[in-house]
Formats: sequence, C-alpha cells, structure tokens
Amino acid sequence: MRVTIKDVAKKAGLSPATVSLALNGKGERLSPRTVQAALDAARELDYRPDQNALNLITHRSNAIGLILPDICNAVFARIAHGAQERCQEDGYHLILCNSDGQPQKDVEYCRVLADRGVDGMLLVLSPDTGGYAAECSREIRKAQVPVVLIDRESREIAAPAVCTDHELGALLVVRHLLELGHRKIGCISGPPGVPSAQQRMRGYRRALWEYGIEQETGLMVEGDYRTESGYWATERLLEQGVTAIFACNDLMACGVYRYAVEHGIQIPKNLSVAGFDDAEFSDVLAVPLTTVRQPSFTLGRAAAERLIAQIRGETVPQEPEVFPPELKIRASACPPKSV
Amino acid sequence: MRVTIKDVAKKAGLSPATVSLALNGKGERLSPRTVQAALDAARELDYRPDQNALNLITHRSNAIGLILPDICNAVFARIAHGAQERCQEDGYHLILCNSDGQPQKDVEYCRVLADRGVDGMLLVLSPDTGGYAAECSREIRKAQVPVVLIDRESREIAAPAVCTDHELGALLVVRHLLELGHRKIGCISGPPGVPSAQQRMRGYRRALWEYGIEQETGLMVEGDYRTESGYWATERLLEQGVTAIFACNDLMACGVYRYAVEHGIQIPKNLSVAGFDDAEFSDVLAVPLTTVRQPSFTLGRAAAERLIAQIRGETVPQEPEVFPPELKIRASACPPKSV
DNA sequence: GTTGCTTGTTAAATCGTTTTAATTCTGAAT
DNA sequence: ATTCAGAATTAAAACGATTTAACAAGCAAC
Repeated sequence: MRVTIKDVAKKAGLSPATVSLALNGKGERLSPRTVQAALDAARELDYRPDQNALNLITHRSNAIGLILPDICNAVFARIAHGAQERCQEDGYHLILCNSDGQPQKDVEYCRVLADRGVDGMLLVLSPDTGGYAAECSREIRKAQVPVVLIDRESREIAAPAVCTDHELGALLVVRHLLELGHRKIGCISGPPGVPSAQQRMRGYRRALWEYGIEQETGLMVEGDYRTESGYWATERLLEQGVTAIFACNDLMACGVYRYAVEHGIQIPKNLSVAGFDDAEFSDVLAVPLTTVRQPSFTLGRAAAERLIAQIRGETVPQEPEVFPPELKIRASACPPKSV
Repeated sequence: MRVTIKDVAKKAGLSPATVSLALNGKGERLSPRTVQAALDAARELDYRPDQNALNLITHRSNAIGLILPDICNAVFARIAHGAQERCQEDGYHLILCNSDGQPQKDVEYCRVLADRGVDGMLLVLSPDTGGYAAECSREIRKAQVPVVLIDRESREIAAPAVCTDHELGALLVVRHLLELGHRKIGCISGPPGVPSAQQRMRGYRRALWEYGIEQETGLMVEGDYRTESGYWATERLLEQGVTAIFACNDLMACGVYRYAVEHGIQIPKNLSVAGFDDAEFSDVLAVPLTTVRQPSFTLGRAAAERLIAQIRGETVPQEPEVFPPELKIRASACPPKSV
C-alpha cells in the first residue's frame, strides 16, 4: 500500500497536520524536536505526497499541455525539446499531443487538456486552422487556462505568441546568394496557403528589391514543401537560366540535388542551392546544404518561459516575440561561374 | 469559477449523489425524469468533472509516462508517435520526458513519474545504462507501476519488452547486397558498447556465413554512428577493394556518400551503399539510400498496447516481443561492375 | 394500524492532503 | 490558587468527486 501522511504521523507519534507543517517548511511555530521527528519518519518510510490529493487542493496540476501537428517533424521535435527543458526547470511536466495536422484535433485536445486541468497550454496550430481556431479559442476561454501560441499568430485566439522571423531568414539567405554574385536567382515557394511560406517569399522578394533587381514571375515556381516538387521546379528554373536556386525548405532543396545528380549538374560549381529549415540531414548531405536554421529550440524554450510567467500571474506582453533564424553557410552555394 | 457537481445539483433541484449517479449511467434505480433533469442541468452548465478529484478516488491518473533519450531523434520520435496514438485510443495521456541520454535522468524521471501517479511507464533506456538500470528498477518496484521496456531488454528491470530485430535487419540488407552479386562487402559498425550495434554486426556476419564467405577483419571498420566516422571508414574500406559498403546506420552512410562525391566515385555505379534506420532523409537524398526501416512506430504502438493490457490487469507474456525491420530497396545499391 | 416490501433519493463516508481555528499545556504573574 | 499569555500541537473543514448504506414514501397484506 501507498505510504500516506497518516502513516508518517503514526510512526512519528504526531498528528497528520503537524507532519504536513513540518514537511512543508511551515514549522516555524513547531519545536525543532518535532520537526526533526517528522522529517525522520518521512525519510524512513520514504513518504511522497500524493500528487492527486495535492492537486485537488491547490487546483494546479503542474502539467503543461503541448499540442503540435507532428512530433516526427524535426522542427516540432526541437520545439518540444526546448519546451520540455524549460518546463522541467520549474517542475512542470509536458503532456504531448499530436494533432496530425488536423485542426479539429487541435480543438479536441484543447478541450481534453483543459478538462485534465493543465496549468497552461502551448499551441502549435495545424497548418490550415480554418474555422477551428475560433473553437480552440472558446475552449481556452472557458477553461481560463493560460496559452502561448508558437510559430503562428491568430486573430481568433487572444494569446501571446512566439514566432520565427521567416521573412528575415529568407532575406538573409537570398542576400547571401546575391553577395556571392548571383543575379538570376530562382525561388521554389511553399504551398500558397501556409503563412510561413508566404513570409519566406516576401523575404526573397525584399532581398531582390534591396539589390534593385526586377522580379520575374518566371523565376518564382510554386512548390508544396515536398521533394518531388523541388525536382520539377528545378527543371523549369534551369530553362530560365538561373545560376542559383533558393528552395523555401530543405526537402525541396533535396529535389534540386536529385535533379542535378540525374542531369550531371555539379553543385555548387554549376548551380548554387540554398534551403530553409536546417533539417536534420542538411549538413550531412554529400554537399552540405547552405540553409537557414529556424530557432526552434529557442522558440520552445521561450514559449514555455512566457507560459510559466503567465501561470505565475505576471503580465506578459501581448505582442508576439519574434526570433531571428540563423544563416548556415555551407558548401552548396558559391559564386557563379561567370564572375 | 469552476462548475462543480454541486452547482449542477442545485440547478436540477437534486443532490450531488443523484447527479453523479445519473451522469455516470448508474441511474437504473433512478426515475427517468430525474436522470433527464440531471443531464439537462449538466449540459446547460457545461459541467465537466474535475480530473484531480476523480483521480484521488480512483487512484488512477489516466496518464502514461514515456521516457526517451532524445525526442529530436527520428527513431524515438516515431516511437513516441506510435505510443501516443495507441494511448489516445484508450483515453490515456502521454507525459513526455527527455533523458538526454543520461542514465541518471532515467532514474530521476522514473521517480518523478511514479510520484505523479502515472498508471504506467514506457521506457527507452539511455544507451549506457550502467548501474542506473538497477536504480530505475527500484523506483519502479516501489511504486508498483506497470512498465514496458522499448528497444532494449534489461536483466535488472523485470518488465516485458518490445524490440527491433536488429540482427534480422542487417541480415536482410547484407543478403540483398550478396544477391546483387557483391562478394567483398565492407561494414562500418556502430559504437562497440551499444547492444543494437552489436546485433547489427551479428547480422552482417551471419549473412556472409550463409553465403560461405570468409570474414575478413579488414572489412569490418569501427564507427560511432556519426557521419564523420563513415567518411574515414570509407577510405579504409576502399583500400581493401570493396564493391559495397554496409553502414550500420544512415548517418554513417552519408559519410560514405560524401567521400564518394569528393573523390568522384559514383554511387551506385562504382560503389554500392546500404544503411540502417531509414532516417528521415534517406529517400530524399540525390541517390535514395537502400536501407532498413526500423519498425519504430509499430514498436511504440505495441509497447503502449502491452502497457495498457498490464494496467487492465491482464497478464502479458514476459518474453520480449520482437518486430522485424523492413528492407527498403532504393537506388544506392546495384550489381557490381564485374558481374 | 402495524408490518414489510418496493422504489426513488440522499446523507455521509471516503480518497490524501493543506490550512485555519481551536485546544492543550507550561510557567509566570496576580 | 486563579488567571493569563504565549508556545506547541491538533481537530476539523475543505477540495470535488464517487459510492454505500440509510432513509422516506407509497402501497399491499394481515
């Protein structure tokens, strides 16, 4: 059987109340002898308070929920890792929920976590929230549970957010290509509906604008964040005579690589390539990929940080906290041949 | 304020006890009118029972703990995903703990989770458990919490396990190379202390033995599961005149790729390569990697399955459940030139 | 008009803590 | 010998549910 505070009390010849006081450091009015007796008995029986009973009184669970679209995706895994580390520092536990990118599951998990009485929620919304964001918001408001949004703002959900500056990331990497001397730089975009993809495109365009280069629509090919789309986009971009390609994620950059290998095009000698994400594999490729590293781990930590502050009752700024990504210069981009 | 069962009772003009009975379908002795009134009131107030109070009575938390070395590693992420999916089906929540590969954290988390009153634990032990496995065992035994070990057995910890058949995986992939006609096959091993690495080596040797090929120690080079070691091992293996290389994980296979690119060796024309793990990047490489896919997702699901059975009080077989990995034939291996 | 049997409802105990207010005890002052 | 003030300890209420055993109320039977 479980050791309860009564067992400790009996062993120490005290009442449960006294033991509780002694064990929680509120024994300033107890005699030192008594405190010691309680401590000894507790240690001897290896007493640990029942968390459920404790939660019932304090109305806290010491648990934080994390909802994300796909734990197997490295970006989200890093966020989870960062959040977990920060939570642990304050004794919170992370309850992990995989929404599989289905927004209705976001809602479901919001409810389930609220029921469970989590002290707060970390929310990485599914790519197309559709009308479901409003429903999430309802659940959250009803449960009055603090929330921090990660990597995406939302008009519907009134909560602080921590975000990656995707535009800046794209800006940095395209600038890098420009500095190397490239002038005809192709871009493979992400799926049109996804906010992060749009921001990255904006960064690409802004970089060109900074250098006074006219934007040709032929140099912007739509992709879908998957390798295959990178492969075919490459064909079209090479027809336009590009000397460098910026793929809006690393997976599509792999498609570029594959096209290059199959067609005897050497990277970076004949074609410079840059990606976005710094996926697990990016610096492990035969030609390590120049890319942009999302500050995912930091994002996770920062989100947890803000959440914990909220739980403590501190007021946190409502404007999103934006983190800069980091340019990772590796071997896949060099000056164009003509330079 | 939170809506309690008292509020519902008051609204329905009933006692809390009656409402409880009605809401939990134990109202066979209640009049239909009463049950309906309770249901209506609960719905109107959107009443949800407090989980903490409920846990206190039932002595269950509906939570399952998952301890793993690194959530950012795809193999573990897939395990987590599988476990999470299975747990969700039975209404359990997964509490995620990252041990960072430090065995003392395994112990710490065992204790913390036990304190928290999880209904069961899923345990992917750190690579070198050292003496800490015994300590984990103590915590587990004291808390009397059901446990399932994942991907590793342990003499110290008496618990059912689910494992990957690493030996079979290596056997399959090396057989594949042999069937293609290779006879001089190099092998880059994992770190000597790690059980999975040893098993993979055993599979390699067994495949050669099946084909009556003598094992040359020069063809077995020690690696450490990292890309760099794959790179240097390749140099030594090529000196031995191998036509194919089996790297004990995909990361080291990437090292082989890099060496090949830098030295103008074409894969698979001049050198066949096979890996192990089916990492996220493996089929995205310019030359998609022939490798072995660990049944990680299945492992996670199966582990959760067994754990839930244990929690239900069913007796589960104590011998480990072993899952076969799957050979993924892709483009990095073909018949040797001489054939 | 008791007794006994259903049927429907609820008071009260329980789970393991914390916390507040009450209680007991000690010794000093009147 | 009372009274009183502080010091040390504890009884009891509370948290929000479930569950068991007890309680009314209605009705039939003797």
